[in-house]
Amino acid sequence: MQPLSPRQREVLEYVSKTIGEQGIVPTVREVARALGVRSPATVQQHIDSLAKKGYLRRLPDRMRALEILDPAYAPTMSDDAVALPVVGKVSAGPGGVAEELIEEFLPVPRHLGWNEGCFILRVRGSSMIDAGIFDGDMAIVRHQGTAQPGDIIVALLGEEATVKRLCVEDGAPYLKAENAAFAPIHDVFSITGKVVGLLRRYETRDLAQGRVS
Amino acid sequence: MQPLSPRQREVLEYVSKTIGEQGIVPTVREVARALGVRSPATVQQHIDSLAKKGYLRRLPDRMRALEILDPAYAPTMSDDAVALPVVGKVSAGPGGVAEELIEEFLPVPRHLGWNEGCFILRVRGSSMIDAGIFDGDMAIVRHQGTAQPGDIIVALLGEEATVKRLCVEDGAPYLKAENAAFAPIHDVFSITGKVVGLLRRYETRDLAQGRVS
DNA sequence: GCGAATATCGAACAAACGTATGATATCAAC
DNA sequence: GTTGATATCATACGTTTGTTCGATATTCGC
Repeated sequence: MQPLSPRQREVLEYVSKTIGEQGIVPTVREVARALGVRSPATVQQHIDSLAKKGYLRRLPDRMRALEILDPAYAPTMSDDAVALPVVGKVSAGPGGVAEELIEEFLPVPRHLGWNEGCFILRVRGSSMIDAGIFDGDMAIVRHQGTAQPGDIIVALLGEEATVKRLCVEDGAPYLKAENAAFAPIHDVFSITGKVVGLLRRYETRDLAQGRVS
Repeated sequence: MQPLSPRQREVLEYVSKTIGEQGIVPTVREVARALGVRSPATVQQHIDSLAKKGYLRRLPDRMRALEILDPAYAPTMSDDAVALPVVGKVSAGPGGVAEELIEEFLPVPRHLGWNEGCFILRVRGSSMIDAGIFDGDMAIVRHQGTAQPGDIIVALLGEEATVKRLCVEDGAPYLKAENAAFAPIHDVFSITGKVVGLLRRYETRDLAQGRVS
């Protein structure tokens, strides 16, 4: 995806925000007013650029007819939902989660405390089964560098990210698995985020046989 | 909420569908064309009725400016999300879940198999902790009257709904809790639905003290 | 220094659109 | 049998809105 100029991003974000808050696509004049611009042609040109770069689509001969194509900017209906990126791996980069690793976006209820600062991590392994987190579950993680003892966190051990419970012994933090078969980890780690939610999907076999009513 | 005439419901559903699919509010003429009506005034009058009954709101002097107020008809952004009702209790009514018991609507990803035929049930008790379902979790339930042995289901025992695993012994179905402290239930029951997903929220205390980096 | 991309302006046109008017027909309730 | 809600029509007005045109200024790489 081609990069956006700051002004183009402002336009795209305003369009997305308006759709999310009001459910209505803004007109070029509304965008112009919001950005402190006096000519509709200015916004028109920005929208042209955004369309050429593939961020949105224009449905011709119709008013308020813009469709945002980039899922990263796709608005959520009302204030109820946020689209959170599902990452397969968490990178050690300083700015947080690398965008290239994003597999898809999933909408989740925002007012459960799950907002733009969160991402979804697919949990691998059974080290947390006693905490009710199974292999394949999707953890909703708030991105933060610190946490409190007792929190379930995403910790970065070298290159690898794991979900564990944060504990403290004699002032020294360590990671505890919620599974008797796993030993506590006293290695050096850094905190990527805190687990604030969980999404689980039960397999949907659709066999008609052996049904019980 | 005042009842809708069939035609009024058609208008409301078309508006909702268009917003969900295209992200754009339809014009009165578009609605008219879709319903096979030749005058914009006809649709205009239906929208007036819908607004008077409180199902939607009109933002004056703006085009394509309708806002759907009734959450039952509120569209979901794109095909990604469905708003599922959260029910506190499951009633024994024949038609399914009674609407008066709906507490709120939560958006969930549709392409995980969670669609309009599902609802969300707040799980009470710890009878399923070994299956990773804790007290306070929200089970996503597909409404269906039958299930397969091994499925986790919502069963109706008299007036009360419980989440248990469906088992069969010598051709006779019974309910099994996933917790050693609970005994199997051999009473008569009916199946309300199958648990196809889980939503959990971890408490979000925001104490600055005792933080570990 | 010179295109190319970015960013802006004011003015103007045609199409799309919300809204109003006035009229007709059906159906249920009182 | 009249009243009210529902459902429809055709036409028309005024405004909102997308879009185009011509023009200017800035920044950046070459």
